[in-house]
Amino acid sequence: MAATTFPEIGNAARVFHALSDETRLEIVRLLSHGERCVCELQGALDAAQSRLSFHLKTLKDAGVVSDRREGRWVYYALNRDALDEIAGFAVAVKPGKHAGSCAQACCS
Amino acid sequence: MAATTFPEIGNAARVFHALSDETRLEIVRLLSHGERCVCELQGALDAAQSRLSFHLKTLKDAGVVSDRREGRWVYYALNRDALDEIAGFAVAVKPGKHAGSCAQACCS
DNA sequence: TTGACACATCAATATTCATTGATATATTAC
DNA sequence: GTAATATATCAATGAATATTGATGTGTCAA
Repeated sequence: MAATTFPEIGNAARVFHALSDETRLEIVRLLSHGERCVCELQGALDAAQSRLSFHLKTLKDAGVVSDRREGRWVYYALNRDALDEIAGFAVAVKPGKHAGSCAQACCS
Repeated sequence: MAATTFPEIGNAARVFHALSDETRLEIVRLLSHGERCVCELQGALDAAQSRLSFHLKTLKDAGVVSDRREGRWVYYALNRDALDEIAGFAVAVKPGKHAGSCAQACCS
């Protein structure tokens, strides 16, 4: 069964996984106000530096954020595409979207 | 650490976690066409019954699906509220939403 | 060039999660 | 009643993940 109409499931799973942790959601929330460097996030979240770095890497690998070095600092920002993918998923899956057109008998 | 303005972060994390697995996303995709009983999903996904049951429980605990018994069968269906929460999150977090109003100096 | 700062990475540990196979429960048919 | 079907739950195992503390790397300033 091909998943043609769907945003690639593997990628969606990766994005959702990145958002499945409270620390990372807090990071996303902070970044929704604009880009931030790691030390700012560190102050706001009261989290150990290596811990934060780990979560930022997770978010970055999933494409949820991007980073940009400026001198000594690295600034992280939300990636609009990933957020669009999430919203698109929610819409594609909304019940009623296909309603009527594809009822299926149960297996016995 | 107060997360006042956001859709409760803990709940969002739970929903995202439920969607962070490919098997569960396939289930969601199938349910987007309408409610299905477990055995139907089993056939479509070629997954062991206990495995499917585990994933369905995960989805249900997160509020992504609801179930309904009918005789011998249990039918699962998508829960619109959870999908709305996801879409709402994507919107609330969209960069530019707060732009300008809340720049912050870096930590040093 | 030395030292301080911002950040990433690594190694070790603990925790959480997914999968499997076995068993339990409920419903229906005979 | 017994047997068969649909589903849930449990126990054991292995894999993936998060956290911590230590160390490495690049950048800047004195």
